[in-house]
Amino acid sequence: MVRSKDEVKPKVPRVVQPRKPKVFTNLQKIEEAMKAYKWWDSDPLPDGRQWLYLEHAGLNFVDEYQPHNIKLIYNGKEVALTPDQEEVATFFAALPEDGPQLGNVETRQTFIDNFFDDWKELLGEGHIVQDFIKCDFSPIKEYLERNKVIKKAATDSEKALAKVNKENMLLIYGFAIVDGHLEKVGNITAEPPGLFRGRGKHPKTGKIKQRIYPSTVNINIGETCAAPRCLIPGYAWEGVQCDPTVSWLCSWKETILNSAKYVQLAASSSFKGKSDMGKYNKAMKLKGYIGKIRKDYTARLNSSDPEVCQIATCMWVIDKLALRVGGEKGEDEADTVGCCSLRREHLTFVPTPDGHSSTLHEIELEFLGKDSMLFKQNVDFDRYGKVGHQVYKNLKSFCKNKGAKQDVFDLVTHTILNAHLQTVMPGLSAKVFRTYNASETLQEKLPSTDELKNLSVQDKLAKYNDANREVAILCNHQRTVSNAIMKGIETQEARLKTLKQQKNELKEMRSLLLSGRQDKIRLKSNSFPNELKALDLLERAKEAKMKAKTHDEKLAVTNLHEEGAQLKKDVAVEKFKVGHLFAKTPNSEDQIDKRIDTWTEKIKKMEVNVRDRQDNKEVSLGTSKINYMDPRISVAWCKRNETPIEKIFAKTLREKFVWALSVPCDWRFDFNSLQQSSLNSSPGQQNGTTTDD
DNA sequence: AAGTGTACTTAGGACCCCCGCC
DNA sequence: GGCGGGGGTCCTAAGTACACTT
Repeated sequence: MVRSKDEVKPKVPRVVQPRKPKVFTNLQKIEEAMKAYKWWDSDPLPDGRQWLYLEHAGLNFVDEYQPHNIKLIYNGKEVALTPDQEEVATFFAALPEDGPQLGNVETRQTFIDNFFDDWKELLGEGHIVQDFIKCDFSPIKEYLERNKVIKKAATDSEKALAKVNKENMLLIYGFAIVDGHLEKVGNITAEPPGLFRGRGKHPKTGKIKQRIYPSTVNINIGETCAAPRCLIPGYAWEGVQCDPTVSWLCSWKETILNSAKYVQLAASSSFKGKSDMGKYNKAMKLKGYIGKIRKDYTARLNSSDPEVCQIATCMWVIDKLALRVGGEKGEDEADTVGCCSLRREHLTFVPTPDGHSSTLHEIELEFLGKDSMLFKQNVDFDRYGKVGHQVYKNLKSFCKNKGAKQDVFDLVTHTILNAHLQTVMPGLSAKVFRTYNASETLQEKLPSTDELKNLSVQDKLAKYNDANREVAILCNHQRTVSNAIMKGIETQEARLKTLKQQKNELKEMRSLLLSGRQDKIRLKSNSFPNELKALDLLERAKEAKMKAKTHDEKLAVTNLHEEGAQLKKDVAVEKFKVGHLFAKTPNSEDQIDKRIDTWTEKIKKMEVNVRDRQDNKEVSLGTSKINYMDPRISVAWCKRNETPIEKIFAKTLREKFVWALSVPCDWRFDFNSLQQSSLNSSPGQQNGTTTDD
């Protein structure tokens, strides 16, 4: 079939193959079918009822522990452990030395003490193991490490099998029937045993979290439904009940704080959707009241009744600084605070440079909030005018003659505050202020259609993220900078430095050329001896992966691949270092200038990149997007500005916010929209929360 | 205390960019 | 010049701890 060069290839019309119909998995079929249900267009349930009919499959339990029989070394000698003891030892061995539990000097000892106390109890009296210091977990660590490496080398078919198993599990447990509709279940597996990873200085961090058995599980199900079968041999449910006023499917006892955990429907379900919609409508309602509320609490800031004055000041703090209410906490919880539980020690009155504090109205607020996240902010009360000065004065007087550990708002608890808020607006509680302020901030900070006129989608998204970031900062949503991110930024900075040096060298090259000493110009050598070696290693790893069946073979595959990948990285670094050099001596100034321009561009781009990453590394945008900003603001903004909503809400968020996706492009977060929506629909549809007055 | 909403960390997947190959 | 693979980075989704409200 050799065709001569000059033979013209005839234009044959392309054969259009009939497209094969897309084959859905059972899981996909169910998910497609579920889209038909638009709960926000359906009739509301009787008051206080979450459901009339509820049927589900209970929950999935993690498999029993499979012992590996790797010995612990104690005081230099091997120690045999029972499966139960070995399991807990393995939990500990799995913790990274530099992780948030063991890598933090503030919490390391508590974690170890709690773990060791619980473990010793399991080991029993008179056991050889008595001293944590003499325990050597390294054989178990090595075993776990080895397993990880083997898992990395899993073949495609092994991965596919795991996926199928997971999907089958979802088909069994993943869906409930609620009032004639399929609904997705949020968490289908009982939490596996492990070591409790309490955040911050949690007094119970490191304690053993026991395995859950059906005997501590309660089932909530419709009156006419059969209870799900308990599939663990020898066990029965603790109880089966029918309580249609609650939304949970199963509950079990958690062994650390002895509280309850629940199986609930997923975020995309009608239960969660209804309450989410109700939450945002309530925040819109607050927007209608906020003028009056602010006027009222401002007037009360001067009250001679100390309780009234404290409540008013609390309201200002919650409204303007977006603090949480701050409930009381128990002895066996981490010491974290919110507004009502702020102590004298969390406030520092910043003195003026000359030592007179009367002219400066600044307070440094520093405390650990929810999840032990640091809140540290200098509040400049001058910014808030006369009201600010009054709040400053109040705070100063509340702190007067108080010890470090005493409450600033000693006359206000979260219960008192919320009771007061109820009287101000029906259904109002402290957390509504955060929702309202977050949503309002987003709406205010999103640029108008005029401002976005000539921008690309990418630039519009950047503007959206800027507004999102302001909300996240307002709510103090943080993330800890992981070692990986830290390292990433450092390498970027190093690369930036290299680029700058290279630009300097290019300039030197030009002067060498101009002064006729071009023979002095350093040239690029194209020999990277390791390059071929790296490619060879990777090629061999690829071949071996196909054949690898035993653990040892898989181990070897991963090692080979990693060796090759590392070598390849090293070569890339070497290449980057000489990226600016010429292969042949340049003979014109122009040639060098061109390259200098390229490098200037590269440097500029990377500087922006590094700065962005530095600025964002500690801010978490997700929490406000998921929980605080009314999704309808984002949807309407996207529609007005021809930005695909997919770029802002990923799949699960679009599912969670289905009820919001159909708002018109001129929708606004304000009191009027609320009245509109209750005019267009029957009362009670907003989950009762906005129509209960 | 019970029940539900909010918050973080982390594993893994999607996406993007670069490079080599055709 | 287009395409595909690989690697790095960013983002998503899952998991579960923590807080608020009633």
